[in-house]
Amino acid sequence: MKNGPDIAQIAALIGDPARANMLTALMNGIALTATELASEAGVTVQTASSHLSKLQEGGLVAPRKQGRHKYFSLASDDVAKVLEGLMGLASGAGHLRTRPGPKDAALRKARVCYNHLAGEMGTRLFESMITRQFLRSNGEDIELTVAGAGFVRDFGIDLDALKAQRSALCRQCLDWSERRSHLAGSLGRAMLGRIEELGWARRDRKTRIVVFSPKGKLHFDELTASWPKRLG
Amino acid sequence: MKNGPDIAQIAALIGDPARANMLTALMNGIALTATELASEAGVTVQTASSHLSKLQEGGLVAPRKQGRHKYFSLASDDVAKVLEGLMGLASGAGHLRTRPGPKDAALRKARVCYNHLAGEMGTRLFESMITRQFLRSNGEDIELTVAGAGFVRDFGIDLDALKAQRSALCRQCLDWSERRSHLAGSLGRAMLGRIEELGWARRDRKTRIVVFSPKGKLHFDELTASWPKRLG
DNA sequence: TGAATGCTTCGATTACGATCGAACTATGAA
DNA sequence: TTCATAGTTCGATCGTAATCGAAGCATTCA
Repeated sequence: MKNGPDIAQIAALIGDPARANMLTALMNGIALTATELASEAGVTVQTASSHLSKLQEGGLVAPRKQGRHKYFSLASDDVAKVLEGLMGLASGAGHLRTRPGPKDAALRKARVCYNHLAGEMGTRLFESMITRQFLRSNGEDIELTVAGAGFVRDFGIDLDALKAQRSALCRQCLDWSERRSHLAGSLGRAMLGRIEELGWARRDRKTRIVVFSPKGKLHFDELTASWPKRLG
Repeated sequence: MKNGPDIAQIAALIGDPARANMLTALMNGIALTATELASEAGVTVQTASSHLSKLQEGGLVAPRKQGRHKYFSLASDDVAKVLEGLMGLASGAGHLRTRPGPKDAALRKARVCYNHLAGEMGTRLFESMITRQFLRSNGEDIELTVAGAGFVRDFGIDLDALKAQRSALCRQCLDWSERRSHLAGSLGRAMLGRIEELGWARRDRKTRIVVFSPKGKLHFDELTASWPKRLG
């Protein structure tokens, strides 16, 4: 008699105003932190935390821990599709919200993320290394290819020393402002260190901004070009 | 700050277990009465009535009053699509339920609905008249075409007398067992009267069953054939 | 190490809504 | 008319879940 399909559970999950606000905030595909989502929903972080764990439990959002931050995004396209449909039923009042980001343009350009390069230039480096097959990504894990090892060594990094460490070599890190991945892990730290060592850039300890010199910027552009000189 | 999209309201509507059961019961496209939906949801009729008015208010279901019955169906395909999506998110556990109907096979075959023909034969007559463009349906209203007027007069009905009455000539009636429309209104009543008059069938006042004679059945089949003899 | 930040857990409060009994209306049947 | 059935409205009860303050972890930064 009571062979209930659990559609009610999922719908009830979406049915709370706070959670619905969070989900709609995630509809543009950008990952948001728990605190940001709390502000989107207009509730305290405690309440938001409770909601987010329920949404996660229900398979509607997927978390991605990033140091002391926790980024949430919609779990799948199917979730987005259902939300879109619900918006349609709610008579097409599909509001979109403001998207946050660092206030300072310099921070957005290049900054230190813990100890590696982040911001626009950080994601550019990462994506360049993916495009040129120096890094291979399978799901969440990242591994350095043979070609990538050569690239890193050519850049002047002691890869063997890094590998000897117990911490992970490569890790992807969800970028704060770009909302895309950049390179973290011990290799990411080493890359930034080498960039400083070469005098391409210096980091402002106070503001976390990474300031590239004009010459360093040129070198970096060349380093991250999709087709480096020797090939083109 | 609080520009809430009303997706939460809709989702909360679906999010109640009782209402979700009702909606899933309606997913097969068959209209159900309030009492049937109450039993589907496992609640009393009072509770069901409250739920149904909310669902109607939210635009998820559409009612259709039929004498002392009130049939509900999903308001649109969009609603069904969203429900389908939610079922998908709820890990594909899309249970379907039993569909009710009159217990007696004879009742299902042909019966009196107030004073016109209902059941399988009633819907067949109606659909035949639609197919042959004797009736034209615009939304809820039904009108008799010129060709239809000829068909009705040929059948031996005094159409002018019917038109003189103040009650509606043509009306569609949601069939109890077939869950599709059949012809009601004064024309529907006249059609059944003529069928009895011709000796094709007689109505059992006790059980509401309409019993066709073998010869009457043949005549009726011919009457409702998509391509009557003179055309084929 | 200690200070600051991001997030979680716990506990108590509070408010909303689902539920049903009882009474009422409407339609159909006898 | 009277009875039966379908559905609605009202009122009271009761549970559950959303909310936030306070305290507790975890992580980063100096």
